Amino acid sequence: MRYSQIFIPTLKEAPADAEIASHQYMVRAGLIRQLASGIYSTLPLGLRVIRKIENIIREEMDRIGGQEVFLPSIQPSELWKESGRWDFYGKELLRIRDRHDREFCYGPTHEEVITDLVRKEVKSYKQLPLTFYQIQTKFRDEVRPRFGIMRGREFMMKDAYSFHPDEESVNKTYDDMARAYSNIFERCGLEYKKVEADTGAIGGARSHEFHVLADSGEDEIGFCDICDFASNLELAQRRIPSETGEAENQDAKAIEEISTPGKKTIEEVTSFLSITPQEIIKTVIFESNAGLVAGLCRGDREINPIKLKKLLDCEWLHPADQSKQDDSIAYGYIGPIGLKLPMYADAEILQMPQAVAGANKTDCHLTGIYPPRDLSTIKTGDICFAKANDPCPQCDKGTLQVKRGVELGHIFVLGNKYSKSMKAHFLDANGKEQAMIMGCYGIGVGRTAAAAIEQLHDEKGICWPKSIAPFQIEVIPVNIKDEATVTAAETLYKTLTQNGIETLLDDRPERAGIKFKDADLLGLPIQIIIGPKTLQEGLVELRIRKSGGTLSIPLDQASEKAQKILTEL
RNA sequence: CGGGAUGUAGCGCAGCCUGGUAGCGCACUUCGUUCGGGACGAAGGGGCCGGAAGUUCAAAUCUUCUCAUCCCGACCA
Repeated sequence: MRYSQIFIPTLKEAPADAEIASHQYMVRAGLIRQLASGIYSTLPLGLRVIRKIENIIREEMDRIGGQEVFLPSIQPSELWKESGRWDFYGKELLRIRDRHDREFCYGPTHEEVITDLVRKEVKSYKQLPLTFYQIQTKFRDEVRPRFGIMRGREFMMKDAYSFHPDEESVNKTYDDMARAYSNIFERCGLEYKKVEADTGAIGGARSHEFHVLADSGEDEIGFCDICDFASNLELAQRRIPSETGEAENQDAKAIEEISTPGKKTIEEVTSFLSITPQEIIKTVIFESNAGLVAGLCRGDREINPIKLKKLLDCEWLHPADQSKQDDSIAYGYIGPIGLKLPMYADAEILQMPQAVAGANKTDCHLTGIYPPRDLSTIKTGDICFAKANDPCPQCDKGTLQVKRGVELGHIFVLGNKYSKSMKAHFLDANGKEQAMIMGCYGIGVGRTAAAAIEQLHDEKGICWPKSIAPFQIEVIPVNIKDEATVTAAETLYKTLTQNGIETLLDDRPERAGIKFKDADLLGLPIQIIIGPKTLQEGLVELRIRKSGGTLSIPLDQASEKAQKILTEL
């Protein structure tokens, strides 16, 4: 492709509303342009990257027996009412009406549509299992779109759905899918992590996310520095302290009330009493469908509502709104002794040899609490977030590292949630009617491109991995007024193109500096620079974008050499 | 949905406090010189200052409302 024939509007300066590197470079390198909040146009160069990723995904999906389909993005409300999600999904679901005033939505996901398709066509176990996938635009009316294409409202997604007669079958496809995902991200040249994930409201049995580690990521990933344990921090298990026994304290003192006027926060109390947060029991009030409850943990910990909810086994739970609660709760001075609420404690507190806690009385705290003695009746469990340097919950030796990650893929075993509510039934070998078992699997395609930039860039621009680079090689004639330069560049361009190398020839009548800056910004893996000076000696310059390394090679070997280096990249 | 900020030429910004009819850099057009890391000179083109209402002789500037965009948080199959 000639630069003069492809629209690549590069920008010298980053737009003011782009915060993170990938967003800035996607705009600056002319890959995308914004239309509205969270809605972007993809330009020719950007589309080439998207297509590359799509094709890798297609190959890997096809390899595990996935069949590509293309489902409607506009979906009738009836299906969503049937699955129960018309009400449940909330404002994220963009609802629209047609001229007959019939309700539709713009699909944020396609469980309903695919389940409807399969239930109509599949009646027998002999037709199962089935795996369908599609690559298509989704719309989710996010409250707060951000980071450009990273978290858009309209976005390109590969979604796949599988249907099975039994657990064994779904688990096999799930494992295949997990391997396919690893292959995909590997082939995209990304450093990724497969992590345990929350099944969320979907409530399936198994779920993993695929994350690319990047500081701008929105999730926190905890992983062991020794074994292969990796988990989204929102659910990462901890090594439960109670397993290692309760704290012993022969000299346990009696509980004593002390005056702590105005000292409400952990910070204020620790500095006032000259103690550490590890010596404080923090008490947090939550509101749930079972009423108000209190969660207890060590002062340096944060309670994880998801874990607490599981321990309570309740429907919903969230931190109580302090402003609207009654005066019987002394906020800032809450503690487990004498609190008239159901209490749940993190098991770690039983390891505290002595503790300070609120006295449930304004301006007072209690000291000398010995949890194994004073709080033994409280139900305990793992209700806190794991954090960096916690012992690994899987192996004996490792400690937890925490890094931020961008979620590129998510796979679920769905079970029969949709097949049941939407009556996707089949007859098994015994002639018995059963609900199909389902799995669903997603990859954010545009987000993968953004994450690649996030992971592979420098101060000059993008450094594409060759597999998803819009072109592999950029040929740069330094001065197009020099006939020999142009001839050499044209010849090399033709040779490379004929050999199937996607090559961009910068044939613009621009000065060398501009071409170099743009080339670095676009980030094609290899640049071949042709100029009059070196050409006199029959040489051209080959530059590897990522390392910045250059080497002089004879013009007549340039094509061959470049192809060789490309395969080694 | 709560908090914060910003809307002035394609992009980045100044002007606003202290009202007097819009400016800088880059980009763009033409000509000349230059030509291996975002050249130089000269001459140009482009903006109802996000929108509406109000105050005023006069509004980019003051007031009110509204819309949009971004950031932080809550939320997130």
